[in-house]
Amino acid sequence: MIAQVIVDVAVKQTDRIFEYHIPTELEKSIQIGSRVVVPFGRRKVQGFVVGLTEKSEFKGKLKDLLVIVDEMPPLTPELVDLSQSLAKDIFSYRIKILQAMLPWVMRAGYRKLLVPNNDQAKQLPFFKGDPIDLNKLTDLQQIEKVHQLLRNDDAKIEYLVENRAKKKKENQYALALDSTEYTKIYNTLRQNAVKQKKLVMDIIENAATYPKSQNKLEKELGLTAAVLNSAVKKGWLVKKAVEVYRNPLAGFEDDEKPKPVTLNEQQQAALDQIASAINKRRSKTFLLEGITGSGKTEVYLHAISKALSQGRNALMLVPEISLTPQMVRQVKARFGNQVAVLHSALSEGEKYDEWRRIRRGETKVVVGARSAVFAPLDNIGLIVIDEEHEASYKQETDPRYNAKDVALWRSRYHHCPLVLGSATPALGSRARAQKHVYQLLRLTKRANNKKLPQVNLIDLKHVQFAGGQFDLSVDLVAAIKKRLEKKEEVILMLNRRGFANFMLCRECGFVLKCPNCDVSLNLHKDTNSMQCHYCGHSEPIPQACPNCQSKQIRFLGTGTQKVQEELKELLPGARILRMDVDTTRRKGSYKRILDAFGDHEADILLGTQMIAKGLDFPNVTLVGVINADTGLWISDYNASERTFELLTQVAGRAGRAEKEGEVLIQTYNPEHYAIQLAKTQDYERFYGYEMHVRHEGNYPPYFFTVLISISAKKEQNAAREAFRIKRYLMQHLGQETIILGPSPSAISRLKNKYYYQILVKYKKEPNLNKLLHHVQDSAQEARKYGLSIFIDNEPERIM
DNA sequence: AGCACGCCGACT
DNA sequence: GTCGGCGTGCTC
Repeated sequence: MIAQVIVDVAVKQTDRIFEYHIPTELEKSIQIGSRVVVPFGRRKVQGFVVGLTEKSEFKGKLKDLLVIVDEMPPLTPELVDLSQSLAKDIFSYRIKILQAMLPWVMRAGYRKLLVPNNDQAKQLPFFKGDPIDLNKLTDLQQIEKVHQLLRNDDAKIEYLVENRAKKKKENQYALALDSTEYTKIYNTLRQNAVKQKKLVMDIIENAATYPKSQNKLEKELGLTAAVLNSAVKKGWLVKKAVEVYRNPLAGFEDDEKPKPVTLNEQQQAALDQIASAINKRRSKTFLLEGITGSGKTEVYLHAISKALSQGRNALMLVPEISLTPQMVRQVKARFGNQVAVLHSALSEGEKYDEWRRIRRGETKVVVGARSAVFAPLDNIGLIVIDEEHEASYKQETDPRYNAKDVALWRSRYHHCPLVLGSATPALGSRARAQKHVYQLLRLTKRANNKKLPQVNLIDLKHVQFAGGQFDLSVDLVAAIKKRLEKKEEVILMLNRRGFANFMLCRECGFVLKCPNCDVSLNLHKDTNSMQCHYCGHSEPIPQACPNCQSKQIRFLGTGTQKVQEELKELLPGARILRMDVDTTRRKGSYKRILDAFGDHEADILLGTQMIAKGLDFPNVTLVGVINADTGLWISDYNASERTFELLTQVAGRAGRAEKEGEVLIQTYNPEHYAIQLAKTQDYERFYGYEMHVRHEGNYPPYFFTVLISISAKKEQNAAREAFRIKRYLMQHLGQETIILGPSPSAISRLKNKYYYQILVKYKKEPNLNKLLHHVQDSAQEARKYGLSIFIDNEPERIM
C-alpha cells in the first residue's frame, strides 16, 4: 500500500503530494489523516497522510514510511478534504493549513544529532557520553572537530523528529491489600502516627473511592508525599502514574444551575426556523440580527440543545475577546462536561487536552475562538458564530483564513445550519440576507423588556475639560461621580493603550520613531519606556529631544494609562481597574480583573476595546467613551462600520439589569453619521446609509476585494515588483475590474521591511484565482532579492 | 526549508 | 591538490 503524504516543509516546491510505501506491519494502523514521520532527502520530517492508494505514478523507487505518530489519526477525512480546497482559496500551502487545524504541541520539533560510531569515539570527552545537538553548535573549534569526526567515520549524523505533546500524568494510589486488612493495620499503629492513622481510616471508611490521586489525598486529608511514600513502602498502597486530562474548566463545575428560561415570541420564532433546518438536515445560513439585550445567546443555547437532542453535536464560535469566564460559565452550566472550550487563555497543554477530548468524541459541544472552527468534531448538527461582524474571525497571518467561510464549508459538509448572530451584522452579511442568500431572523425587543440605554454625545470642540488635560470633559466626570455616589459601576473605553501616543519636540517638531518601523513610539509608564506596538522595540524615555536637545518635549495622544492617572486625581477614592493588553498579558489575569469588577471590588473599569464586547455586569449603569474618533479617520473603507459597531457594542454594556443605563460618548465629530446613528443605535438605518457610501466608492459588498502585499528589504525592489504585478494583472483582467495602487502600505516600513500593496476590486473574474496563483509562483523566483508577497482574499484591513 | 552537488577562486 | 563560498536543483 502507498501513502500520499503532505510533508512539513512549507515552501512552494514541496506544496504537493509525496508518496511512500507503507511497510506491511503499519498497514493496518494507517489511515487518512494519520500523522507520520517520513524520510525526506537525507532528513526525516513529519507529514500527514491525505490519501491511500495501491499504485503509484512515481518513476523512482518509493521510500518506506517510518512511523505513525498517534494511535488515532489527528485529522478526520473531512479536515483533510477541507485543507485542500482552503489552500487554493486563500493562497496558502496545504501544510500550513493542516498545522493550523491542530494544537501547537503537535508541530514537530527537529533535531540534528552527532552520534559516535564506535566505542573508541564514544569515550571522547567531546561527547561527554551524549550525542551532540548540531543545531546548537556555534563554537568554531567544535565545528571543526565535528567535521573531523565525520571525515574519519568516527561519528554520523542522525535526524530526529520530536513530538512536543506531553500527556499529563498524575500519581494515583490504589489499595494493595484486601479491604479487611486495613482494620488490623489501624490497630497496630502507634498513637502518635497521626497522619498514618488518618490515611488508613480514610481507606477503611471510603474504600470505594480508591484509587485516589495524590493531589486529592494531600488536599483532603492533609497528607504529605512522605506519608504516602511510606504507605507504599509498607505495602498498603500501590502507586501508579495515570494519564489525565488537564482541566481548564476547574472551578466552573459547581456553578449556579441553569435557570430555566422561557423564550419570548421573537426568540421562539427564530429558534423554530433554526430547529427546522437542524431536523431537515439543511445546510442553510441564518443571520440572527438582534439588538443588544435581545437574548441571542438564549436562542443559541436552545438551538444547541435541539441539535444534541437529535443526537448531533454543535460548534459555537465566539470572538476571543468575549470568550470571558462569564460566557464559558453560561455554556458550561447548561451542558456540563459535554463542553470543550478552546481559547488563548489556556496553556498549550490544556488546549491539547481539550482538543483530544473532542477528537475522541468525548464532547458534544465545542465553544472556541477562530481556530476552533477546525475542531475535529464529527456529526455536526449546528454551527453558531456569535458577534459575526468581528474582524477577528479573519486570521491576519499566514493561513489567512476566515472562520466564517470555513464554517460555511463545514455546514455544507455536515448538512447542518449555520447561524450568524450579531447586533450589528457585517455589512456583507446583512446584504446577503437582503438578497435571500442568508435567511434573516430579527430580534427587535429586549428580552427583559428593558429600554435601551440613553446615549448622549459630548462635543469635545465646545466643552470644558476637567483637570489640566484635554481628555475628560466636566460632564463625563460629573456623571461618573453621580454613579459612584449611588454605589453603581462605570465602564470607560479608550481604544488606545499605553500612556501617550507619541513624543513631540515643541522646539524642532521632531517625533520619536521606531528604528525598525515607520511608526511613532508610545510612552508606557508601567515599564518606564518608549515602545513600538508593532515590533516590540523598547527604549528609555528621552529627557530631552534626541534631535535638538531641547527640554521642550511633550508626550501627546492619550492612552489608558494616562486616563487612569487623571481619574485618580479627579476622583480621589474611586477604585479603578485597567484592562488592556498590558494588564492582561499574564495567564488568568483577564479572569482576575473581570471577577474583581464583578464582585464590586472596583468602581470603574477602564479599558481598550476588549471591554466593549460580551461583558454583562448588572451593576454597570454608565458607559463612557473617552474618544470615539480614534478609529474614524483611518484610511480603511470600513472605518465607519468599525466605529459604529464598536460604539453600539460598548453602549450595550450599560443598564443590563433593573437599573437604567446611560452612555456618554465624547467626540470631535458629533455630526458624523457613524456616531449619530450609534447614538440612536439604529443599525438598519446605518446599514442603509453605509451601503450607499460603499456603492458610491465601489467597495464591498458591491465589489469583491483581494489585497496583494509586496515587501522587500530595499524599497525600490518592493516597488518595482509591485508595478510588474500590476502590469500583469491589467493585461489579464476585465474592464470593470479596478486595480488600486501600487502604493506604500499605511505603515510603509515594518520590522525593517518596506511594504507596497495593490488592491483589486472586481465583480466577476472567473480566472482571478488562477492568475493570482501565477503571480505568487513567479514572485517565488524573486525571493533571492529578499522579496516576499502575500495575497489576502477579502482582507479585513487594508492598511 | 535543508541539504548536496558543482563550479570557481584562493591557499597550502 | 584541496578547501570552502555560493548558485542551483531536488526532496516520493
